[in-house]
Amino acid sequence: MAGGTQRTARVLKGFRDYLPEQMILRGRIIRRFREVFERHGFEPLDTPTIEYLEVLTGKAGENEKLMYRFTDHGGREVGLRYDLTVPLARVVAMHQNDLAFPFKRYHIAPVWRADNPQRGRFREFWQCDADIAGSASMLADAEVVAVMAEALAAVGLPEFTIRISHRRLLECIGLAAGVPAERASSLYRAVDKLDKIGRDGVVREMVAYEIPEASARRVLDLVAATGAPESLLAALAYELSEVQGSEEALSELSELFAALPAFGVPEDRYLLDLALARGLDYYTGPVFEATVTEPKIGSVGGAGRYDDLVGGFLGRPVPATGMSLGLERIVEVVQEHGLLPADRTVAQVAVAIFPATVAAGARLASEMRAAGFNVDLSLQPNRSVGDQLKLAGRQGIPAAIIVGESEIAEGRVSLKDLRSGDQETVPRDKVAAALRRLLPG
RNA sequence: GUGCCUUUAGCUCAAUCGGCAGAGCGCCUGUCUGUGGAACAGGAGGUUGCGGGAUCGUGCCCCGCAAGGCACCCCA
Repeated sequence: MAGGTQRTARVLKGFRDYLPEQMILRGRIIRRFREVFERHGFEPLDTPTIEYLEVLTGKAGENEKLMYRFTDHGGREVGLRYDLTVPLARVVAMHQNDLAFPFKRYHIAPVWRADNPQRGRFREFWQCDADIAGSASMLADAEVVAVMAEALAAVGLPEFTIRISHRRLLECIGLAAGVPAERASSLYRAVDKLDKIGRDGVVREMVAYEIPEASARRVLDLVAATGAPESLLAALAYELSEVQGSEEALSELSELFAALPAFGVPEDRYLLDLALARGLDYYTGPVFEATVTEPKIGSVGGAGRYDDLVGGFLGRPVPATGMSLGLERIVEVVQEHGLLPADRTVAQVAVAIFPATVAAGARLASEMRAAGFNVDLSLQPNRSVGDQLKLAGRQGIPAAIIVGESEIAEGRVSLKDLRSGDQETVPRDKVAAALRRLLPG
């Protein structure tokens, strides 16, 4: 240190550095998600990380307390985006004349929440969203579910379930059971914990929110039923026949479930689960959540229809639906099960050189790069070849080329497989072909 | 924002009742000026998370802070 007080190197709670091995894995996952999104015709989008606070607030409900907010240098009240859905609504409202509707976009980017960290939960984390704005059709919701299932399958998740519910249907169930409409959000929150705290726990929680116990039990009877979606919905149609709006919610779900098979979503990947409510206040219709059981990190993705969000900016309603995958949680699952290769380096071949072969080695490295390989040319010709190979092996580089004087003299180089230790000498003009044989993929 | 647990070498951990901070692995050097991983020999590496207090004396006791984890809240 050149004078002065030494600073402490540290990062904020819930924020992390991503070292190369981590970045390589994250990049692989993101690439696969992007491929699925684009295969479905979703267009890329990015937005500022900071927005006017007014843009961000008002629709996240209680979650606003987790929002990073501050006053910028110009005295503006601003916040770090809390999700990618609200910025999308803002974009749709601002750029409606530049977009063709239904507008399908994907957005892979970091968001910030001042939550308490634990496994798979950070203050800065990445969401991978795919949304459709400008379509009220259940076909849009079906495609969102299909994209979600395909994306999770694309990174090899062995077991996941997409639970499907409906916000307004849940509200109707509440009304039928005698839960006042203004208690709806308490109802959502309590019911959502069914699998966690059990029936009695949910009843206790609802009673605590001034919902009559009899109503609470009635809600649970209707919500906890399991079985084929068609028969469950039919049963509910009977129970809710008096409740205004239930017919529409029920028919939306029927349409959705009817469409899913045609969209190629495997039957064992989704189920109707009316106990699913989801916390975000802006959902207005079908809601989805993807969960895994190992490791125990709960949901890896959430989704739903939010028909009023764009209207909050535009004054006229624009229906929209979409889904969001949590990159960090999916990374946890991928690592836990070893679903994708965990390479420590992007380099495919190391070039070891001697003081007398620096130029020849550099030239060969250039040629190999032009041939499409990721090449790590040694910068230490004075170190022994042993050291150079050792370093390459430790970095996890699978192959090495040794450019020595004797080989060069006869127009050859040595090619070594650093994993097996096998080595051969190959003519200079055959190196690329030999490398291609050696390297995986 | 709340409660509980944890924090000792790069990593995993040990250290009796409060009494000289250690091991394994890893790392570096050498055996070895052109072939890594092995073996052998040697070596470096510590403000015991940070700050304060009590004590003749603390890694160990007390207080505060920070970070990580678990649970709550909420959520990806």
